[in-house]
Amino acid sequence: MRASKKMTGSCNEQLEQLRRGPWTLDEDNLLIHYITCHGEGRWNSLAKSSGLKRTGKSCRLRWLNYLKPYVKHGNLTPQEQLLILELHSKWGNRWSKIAQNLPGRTDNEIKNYWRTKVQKQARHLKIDSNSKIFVEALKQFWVPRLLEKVEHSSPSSSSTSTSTMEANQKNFNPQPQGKGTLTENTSSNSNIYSSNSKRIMFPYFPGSPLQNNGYIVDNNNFGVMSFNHSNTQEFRSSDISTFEFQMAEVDWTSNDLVDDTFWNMDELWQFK
DNA sequence: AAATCGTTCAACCGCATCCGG
DNA sequence: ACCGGATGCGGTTGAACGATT
Repeated sequence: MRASKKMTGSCNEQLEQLRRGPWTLDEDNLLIHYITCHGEGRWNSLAKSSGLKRTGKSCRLRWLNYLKPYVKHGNLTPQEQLLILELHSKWGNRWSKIAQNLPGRTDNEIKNYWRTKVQKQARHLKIDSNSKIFVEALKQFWVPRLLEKVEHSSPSSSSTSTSTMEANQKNFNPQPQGKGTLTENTSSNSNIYSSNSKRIMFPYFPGSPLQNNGYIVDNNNFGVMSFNHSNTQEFRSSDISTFEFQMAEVDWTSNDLVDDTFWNMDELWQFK
């Protein structure tokens, strides 16, 4: 393994006893039992005292990313994905900071999501995931689609904008379809949280209609609580309005629509 | 059925920062 | 102020697994 190659002499002997790689059930149980009795922290001494043949770092990582109570496993919800996009726009690759705003999710999981899902799209398009054009693509397609998923999964969605979704399903329109789902943001506070609800902002997209809009989601599980139709605005294409985006073979029944569908943006190239 | 390829994600590494002595 | 150990963070790796050939 990588570490042992670098080790020599007695240090090597000592560390060769250390286990690496995937954790076994017994190791997990041992770690859980030890932390239950003694608490977490002081990872190096914990690693020695517990009898685990692991480094303190390894114990810490296993606990924080997997074993700790309330750590969520499984796919990120559309609400969580939206939050990641928004927070990444503000903070960049500050995975830990982003994770602090997604209860139960770890920095590692969010980082993996970004690399495997978001950057995958960028790679497919052969553009830099940090480039303006990719950010615009996110704005034009990903966010509206996530919003639709949020809306679709909402208990209150049936009476809000079903017609919009049906229109999309029958005849995809390259212009984003988030019509009627946003409430005007009147807050200038950069904190996305309010006392009784979360209003998620989209500073991600300068000049976009999303910039000064937010939507309200449930505090506990990110479920959409309400939409305000009295002050809705249609999405408008902004500075890339001349682009004729087209989705490639969209399967509207797929649960993984947003995750796995690539965008066909060949026509972007003539503007690059 | 076997080989190859692509994707995912748990785990590791190096470096930065924090903190107590 | 300095030092050394502990902890946190972000980038990277590689085993496992599913999809494709």
